[in-house]
Amino acid sequence: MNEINISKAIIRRLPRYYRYLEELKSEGIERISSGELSERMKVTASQIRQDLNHFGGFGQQGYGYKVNYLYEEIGKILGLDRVNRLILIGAGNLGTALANYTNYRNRGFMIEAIFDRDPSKVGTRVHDIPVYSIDELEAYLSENSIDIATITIPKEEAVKVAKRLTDAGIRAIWNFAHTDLPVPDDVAVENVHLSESLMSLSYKLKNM
Amino acid sequence: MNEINISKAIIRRLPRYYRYLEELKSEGIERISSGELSERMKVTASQIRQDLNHFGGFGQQGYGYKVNYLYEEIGKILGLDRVNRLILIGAGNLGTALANYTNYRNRGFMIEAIFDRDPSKVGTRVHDIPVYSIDELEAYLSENSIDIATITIPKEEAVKVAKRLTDAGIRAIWNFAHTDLPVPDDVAVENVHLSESLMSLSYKLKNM
DNA sequence: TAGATTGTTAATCGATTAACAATC
DNA sequence: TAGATTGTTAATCGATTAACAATC
Repeated sequence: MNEINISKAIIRRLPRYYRYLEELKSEGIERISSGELSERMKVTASQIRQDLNHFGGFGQQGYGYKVNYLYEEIGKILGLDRVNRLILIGAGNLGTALANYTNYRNRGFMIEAIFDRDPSKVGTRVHDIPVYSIDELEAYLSENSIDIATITIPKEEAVKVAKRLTDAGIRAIWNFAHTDLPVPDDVAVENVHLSESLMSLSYKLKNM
Repeated sequence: MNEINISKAIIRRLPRYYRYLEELKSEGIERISSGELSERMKVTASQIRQDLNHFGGFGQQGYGYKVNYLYEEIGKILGLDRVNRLILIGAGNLGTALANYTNYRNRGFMIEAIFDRDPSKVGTRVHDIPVYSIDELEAYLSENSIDIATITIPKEEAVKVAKRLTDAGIRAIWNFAHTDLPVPDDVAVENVHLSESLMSLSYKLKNM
């Protein structure tokens, strides 16, 4: 039950457990042991039990885990039991693609607004989400309660906007810009560096 | 110089070194010590030296590393010294966004073709890249030398297409579908699970 | 109850950091 | 040469796996 000192490795695995549990649910499976889950996920049963017990005893000896209960509990740990309100900075191709990830809505994520500096985009809607001028950012944030800002603009702009966002009270940034964002310690940043991901793949391919 | 037994952690860091070296280059800095790089990157100097020495001695005692040389060498390690030819499976929003990542071209990546099953898209061009029918996939692959396939279609389709790709000889998959792809051991897969990334961010935000 | 499987401690493994001799 | 910094070995730290007592 003690959530301090949870390693990054465990946090990375939680959403994957969540995904597999969702799959089990959709298959109508109501109960699973760490051993069975281990086979499906290709990780050790030991790791599954160890990981889960950082957050509490969700299973039952001799029985295993109730799929739906465990799914719900991991959802709570991940903060999916409440709506996370998002904004997007950048209405380019990537921003547009993310705006369309409507399935996020099912999982507790809701995209509220998009900001762009291109006057021809301002005032339009992208996948039914309104596009505002980047100049209105601070005003919007002071009037709306936003949890997460997504950045999909070039790196130079990204660093500046990140500063504006954190100054305006944003405490979580989903960063797609090709740079590391210098933010205060109390701000959570999750980087999605696509070109680095592709380079890793290139390395793996070359060394297979 | 010995490239066997390189841990995944190191492979993940290599593109980040590459990115910082590119930045140093663009700033006109010609030489850097592990200590200076360590400060910029917020990792230990020890880790930098340890990581690099898995691939060879790129530095010089008492001097440090030549930025351009190290940049080129890491590029070679990552396989960026040759052109990696890509195809995209799925001409949706995300596929379109990735097609536009033209800067990949600068780094040894070249998107050659897009495949979709929507007849209204087939025959068109997305960011100047031709869109073919998914039915033509095998024929295309037998006639063109492709290194990497990018998957941006729903998970059920993704698993089937991955099978077709690997059967057709593809040895590297950049996977954006919300599932793990069962592929032969000699196939490299790099997953970009966006919803899992977002869930991790939600967790971090909640536990800040 | 007997069997199964968890929760948890202990052992192992691997990755990171520290230290320093080698050397430019 | 003297100073600086690498390359590399050794020490530490943390994460994974194994083992098993607790218990449903």
